[in-house]
Amino acid sequence: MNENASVKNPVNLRLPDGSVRTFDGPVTGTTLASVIGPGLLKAALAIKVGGELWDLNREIEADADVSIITKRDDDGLELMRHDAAHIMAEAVQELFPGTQVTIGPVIEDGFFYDFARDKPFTEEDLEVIEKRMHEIVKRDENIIREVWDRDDAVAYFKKIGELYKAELIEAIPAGELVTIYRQGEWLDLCRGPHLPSTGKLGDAFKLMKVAGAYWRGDSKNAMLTRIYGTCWRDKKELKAYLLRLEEAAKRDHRKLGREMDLFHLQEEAQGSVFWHPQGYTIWLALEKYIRTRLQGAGYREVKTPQVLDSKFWEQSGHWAKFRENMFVVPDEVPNTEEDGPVLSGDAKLMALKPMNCPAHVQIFKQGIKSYRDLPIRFAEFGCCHRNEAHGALHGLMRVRQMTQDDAHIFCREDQVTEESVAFCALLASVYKDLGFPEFQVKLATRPEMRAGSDEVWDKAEGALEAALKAANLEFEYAPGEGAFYGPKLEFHLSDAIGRTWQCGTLQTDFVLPERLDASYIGEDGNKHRPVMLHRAILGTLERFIGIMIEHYAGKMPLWMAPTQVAVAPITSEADEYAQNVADRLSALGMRVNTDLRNEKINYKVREHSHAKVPVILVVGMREAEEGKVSMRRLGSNENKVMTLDEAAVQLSAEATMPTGN
RNA sequence: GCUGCUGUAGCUCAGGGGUAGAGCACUCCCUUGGUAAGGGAGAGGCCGGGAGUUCAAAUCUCCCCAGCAGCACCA
Repeated sequence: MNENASVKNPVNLRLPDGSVRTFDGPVTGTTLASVIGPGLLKAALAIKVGGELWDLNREIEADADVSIITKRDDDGLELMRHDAAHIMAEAVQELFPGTQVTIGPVIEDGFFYDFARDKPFTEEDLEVIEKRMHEIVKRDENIIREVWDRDDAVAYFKKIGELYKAELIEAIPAGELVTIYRQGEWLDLCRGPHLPSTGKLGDAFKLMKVAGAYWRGDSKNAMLTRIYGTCWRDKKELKAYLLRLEEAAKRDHRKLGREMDLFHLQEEAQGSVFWHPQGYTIWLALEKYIRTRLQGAGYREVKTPQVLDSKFWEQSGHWAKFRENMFVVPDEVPNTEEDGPVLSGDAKLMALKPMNCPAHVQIFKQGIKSYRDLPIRFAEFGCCHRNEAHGALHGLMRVRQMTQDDAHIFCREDQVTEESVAFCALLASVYKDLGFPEFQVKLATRPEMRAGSDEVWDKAEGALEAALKAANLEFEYAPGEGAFYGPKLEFHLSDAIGRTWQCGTLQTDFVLPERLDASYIGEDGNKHRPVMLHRAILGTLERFIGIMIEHYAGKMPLWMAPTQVAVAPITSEADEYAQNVADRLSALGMRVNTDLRNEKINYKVREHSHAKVPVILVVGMREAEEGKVSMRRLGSNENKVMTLDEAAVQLSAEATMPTGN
């Protein structure tokens, strides 16, 4: 051995407070923590070395800026969640030998782990697994990092029957080293880092649910069984989280839709909404609003056929790619005889439109368009049908019959950026009006299966990115997630429990105008292809209303509320006056409901509050004699007595639809 | 479509091999009451659908359907 190897260089570690600790050789985070104090040693989970998270027991050999990570740090909590996943895997393999492990990442609020097992886990198994996890925490097994040769690791995991793990390691380039973490008898391939021992996890975790998930996210692969868990710093945080989930469930639009009598769904028309008067009132208010905004932005509204010949969809490319999700209609008079099949099977096929673009192109193609006419913006509240997979349906969020606030902008190539910027601004303004100043933006780029040349895609993606930058919107890329005819911007909003849903979209398309042969006459007298921008702000009225119901927890802004005001007399002697109050407000265009039932005022207030009516006007003989009303706002228990005139002015002003200012 | 779970009155749910239960809602009566449940009476269900086991099925078994959670998909 080289003599010099034993000569140690001093290591200087600088702490966040600027102080420096010097050691006469390589040192671990554990040692550092113990030098600083026993309290910190106990709390320490990992160490950050030059911005990188390391295991506490890994030796630091060179000078570095360091900080000890405890569960107070977000990094610490993330480590705990990661370890919770490992500990769950250890528990599962102890309890259910023969189960293979795959991957187990940290997610928002928790973690999951995907297992391969002949018999999927059930909810009942969760209790047992969770109990075993607590035992593993109690055992306080040391978690040890080991560096293995990649090929050795593959061989090892194959030998013990962990074929998925072996496959994962095989994806790592040959000759590279891999890290293995060992806790007790159990070990797993992992990049790390990890807690120093299982005991550091604590007890603030809970297994939440089991679900299926495809290996590597591909439905052609085997289905694994995934167990989701949540993990927090302490019991108090865990409890708060569970409470938060409970509260969020109360805002579920499906529940509120029933409670507020807005809409319903039923088996005979799965995925298609029955809008009730109250719900359709919200719809009409929203539609009116968006129509006004579109008119102000130079759009012209059109209406196109519901059923179109399949040759259209063949031309557009949708038939090839989406036929299995289209409702096909044979163009045939059904057999009315008692016997024989109803349909012959050889009729010409038509289809309910799954989107509006080809129809809008047909309108564009009528007559000859000049470059001077562009841009042309056709808007349609287009009712579309898509035969979505059963498992995809979800209340108003994912339906089979949907109405898009769709529009197509036909423009010259040099107008694409300007139009895109204008669209982004319009969308941001609409979202703000509707109560969503914040939203997520994604730029979805070319998918594997696509139409059009790479050159065209370069142009299309470039235009969208330029628009985002010009509109000063932050965004992230969604590689490979574009439509088959072009890249798209996706504007996402979240529901009550944090699931995100795409609402608005902007798609540049150089392909469909070509396929459907749309052209305009340019300045040079020659035919040119217009660029088509597909765009929707709300996406579908169904989904957007669903999101709004959850966002507002049913307490819609006054201008959208199905019933804006309930007038409730205290005694039947005030009925006539109550009716006068209601008539006065109705004349101002407000949606008013009088409650003349033989019930106590407490009862009426309670009921209208539950129905989320924004304003209750209580009138008794006192008010009737003085021409006043007692106004009670939803969510407040204050009552303001004012004259009917004051109330009328105040409420009708407040019920005015926003206009983007 | 895939995996798991669920399906009993309008709603929320209990029950569980022997003729179906509660609360709220609904109808009627009493009550005219001042800001989140006044009192009484009544009506309401082939226990998601179909097949099977059994003397007997809402209950057990199988097959469908739908819903829920997640995955896959999302023009």
